[in-house]
Amino acid sequence: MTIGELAARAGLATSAIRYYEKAGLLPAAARTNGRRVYPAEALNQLMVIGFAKNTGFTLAEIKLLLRGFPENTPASARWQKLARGKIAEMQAAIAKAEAMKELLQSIMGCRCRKLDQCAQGFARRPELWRPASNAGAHPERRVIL
Amino acid sequence: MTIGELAARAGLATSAIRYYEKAGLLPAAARTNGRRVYPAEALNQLMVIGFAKNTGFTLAEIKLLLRGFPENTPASARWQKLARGKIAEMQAAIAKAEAMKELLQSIMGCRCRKLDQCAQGFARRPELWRPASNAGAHPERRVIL
DNA sequence: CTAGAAGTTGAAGTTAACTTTAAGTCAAGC
DNA sequence: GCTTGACTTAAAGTTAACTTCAACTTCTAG
Repeated sequence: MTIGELAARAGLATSAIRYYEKAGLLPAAARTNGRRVYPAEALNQLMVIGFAKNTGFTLAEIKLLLRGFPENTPASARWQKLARGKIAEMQAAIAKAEAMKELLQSIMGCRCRKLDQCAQGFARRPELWRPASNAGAHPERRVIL
Repeated sequence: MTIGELAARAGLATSAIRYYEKAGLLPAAARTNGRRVYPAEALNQLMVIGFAKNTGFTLAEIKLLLRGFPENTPASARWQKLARGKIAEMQAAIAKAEAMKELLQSIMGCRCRKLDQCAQGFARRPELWRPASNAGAHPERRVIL
């Protein structure tokens, strides 16, 4: 299979596959005259990667799933070790999103004429406007949706 | 108020305040000998920005909230216009996170020995592993948590 | 045989929201 | 008078997950 065929079957761009290889998620493909040639097995690996991505794993975490255990570690054990924390992350994300939604619904009932007046209302509740504990650096990396 | 005092009161870094000014979220502060001097009003603006950030607005959206309406548009109307869509985004994020959590729980029950076997199971369900519609470019921007 | 499609590599670009750094100005305390 | 701390600007760095570009090489179809 060429990289183009593999990409089409996986629903990815060829550049993504090359990127995964360089990132160590995929084993370096065999080359024929310099071009990558893939065995059918490669699609399986991309399906696992795709599933993990869809369930919120970062590429770094997926690399752990794939190569962060002793060679003979069963797949079930790998998933259990990693999915556990990810489920907790999801619950936290759900709770946070619900809290944000409630705040949004409450601000929808605002009757202020100037935003300055809203601020007056916020003044006594720093938790409403202070950076939510995490803020500080580059954009928060937890991505959903 | 100096930029340092304002930053302390708002719980921000001074660099963030300068960044907001350059981004047009804050009006350019008056200068005395080149240094920024802020009126008390400035803290109110930072509280509004902080609240909006905490409810999931990007800086671009906050700029809309602040300067994307005719000068005399009441705050209440601004919030209603913008919070409506954001609430929908939150609901979508919640639904997505819940779906991901369920997938994670199901994979926790996996009994496969090799990840390759998991892939076999995925094979007939492309929706499990195909990039979730959105995938393609740079990291998805919707940030929660 | 030759054009055009597809592949190769390495480097640079993309986004968001800031931070960090460099190089210099200004102010306050001792 | 001098050190120290706060401030200024512009430019570059950060992160993730790729994409895009440049400059070539190699298949494939006609």
